[in-house]
Amino acid sequence: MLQIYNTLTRKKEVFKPIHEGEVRMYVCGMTVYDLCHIGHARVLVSFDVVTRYLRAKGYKVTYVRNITDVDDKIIKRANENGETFTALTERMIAEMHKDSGELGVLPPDAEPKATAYIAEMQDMISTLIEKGYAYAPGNGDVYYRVHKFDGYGKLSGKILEELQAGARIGVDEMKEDPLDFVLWKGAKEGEPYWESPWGNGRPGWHIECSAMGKCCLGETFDIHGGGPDLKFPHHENEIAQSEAANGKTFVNTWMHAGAVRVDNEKMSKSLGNFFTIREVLEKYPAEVVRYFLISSQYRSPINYSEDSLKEAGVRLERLYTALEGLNLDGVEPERGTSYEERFHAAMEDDFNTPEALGVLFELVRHLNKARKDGEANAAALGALVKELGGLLGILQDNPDAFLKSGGDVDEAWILEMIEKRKAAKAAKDFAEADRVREELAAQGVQLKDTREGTTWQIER
RNA sequence: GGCGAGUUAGCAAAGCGGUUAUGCAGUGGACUGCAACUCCAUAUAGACCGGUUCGACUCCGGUACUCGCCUCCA
Repeated sequence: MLQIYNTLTRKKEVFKPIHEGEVRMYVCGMTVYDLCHIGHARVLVSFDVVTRYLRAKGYKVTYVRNITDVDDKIIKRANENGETFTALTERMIAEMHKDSGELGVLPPDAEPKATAYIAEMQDMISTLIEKGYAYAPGNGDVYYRVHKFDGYGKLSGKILEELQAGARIGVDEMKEDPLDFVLWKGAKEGEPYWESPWGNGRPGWHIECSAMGKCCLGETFDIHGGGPDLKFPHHENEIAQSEAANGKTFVNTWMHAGAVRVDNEKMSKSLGNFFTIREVLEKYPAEVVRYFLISSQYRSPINYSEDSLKEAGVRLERLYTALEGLNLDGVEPERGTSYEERFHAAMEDDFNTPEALGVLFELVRHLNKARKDGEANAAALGALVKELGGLLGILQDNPDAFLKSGGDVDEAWILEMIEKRKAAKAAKDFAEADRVREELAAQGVQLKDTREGTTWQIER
């Protein structure tokens, strides 16, 4: 029985999709004006695990992850670069796809861009105006009348009166109330624009998700996810827009990933303390980065550090080492073990990946012991390790390839050295054998003697 | 100030009202020519103060501290 923590109700709930056997999920994606950082990676990987697991449970999942391809930051950056905003966004979308692919994130079923849904957004804005939830004061902007919507604050736990205190109205704005937010933004000189009943302009940020969610998944859908900082105001505003316009519950289950921190502070663009996925991938294998991201529960904050990445590498290495040399082709996974059962129990408890990994390590110890009793049972256990790892998006690489990766050493030379050591050992010249091993170790190559001979890997 | 989350062994990170989380690191041992891998054993926990209970890391209350949101941010 799958349970998911719902931000809206602040508790774990038994998950029950609207249509039996189907899950419709929308996750807020990227604003494409720069490279993705590790915080983005966490959202990508967390919801990738959710998708993989739901599919493994037999649900037909429709996963939509939008792209914000027009907004103030994009326009600003494009101007700084002296390029059109579309040139910038196209480039960044390609970079994002590259990064997410490296991290083993499966592509979503749909990836709608804001600029492709301008008409739908305008329709929704018109509806909101008709119903009295929005107004166009005549300066080219359209605003949402926050006080008109009863449920405002229900997701983030905000109280209107308290929000009021800090709210301000910008100089060019004509809001009735400081809390009102923009649905349509009149274009200034030189800015990209679309024609509209309220003048040339572009959509506000929040309306795109309301419009695209409706178009891609319907007026009410099962899961809406995103990063921790989107809870307010973004998701709160989405609820206000969609529920006012459609007159229906927007989303049943709201899921938010935890923040990625650096030195115990949130990693964010505004603090400037972020690491891009790109730069982290230069130092660590992508699967290690992914392992790091799933090594704590998706809602917990996670601290980015060299140490934690290093440890993720060592841990993943242990898992791969267990699979090393096993021929899993066509091998049916061992069924009926408590490991499999406990792994699923962990995942069904709000996608508890650290606990699931704990079970995987116990299974691996069992497998390592089973190897001594012959290949057959070990392979079946290995197939189970690989199957369960697949639900997390790890352990699908060739173990040998993983263990040998990350070094910059000529394999022919290594094999030559191994032969040299073998000869020295045969001649009982252990000093020479050790010298050869140390020479390899100096290059990061670690030798492992097995019954079948000597293998090697790159030391982490 | 308002709202929310958290504080677990050297480090990371889970579950659980009574019985080993798990991984890394440490210690002892097996294996090995010696190592590595692997296996076995083992020490080190539950911020603080109260309460409930036969029994609390786990439930309740309070205190301290940390973090997040309240402004663009995944």
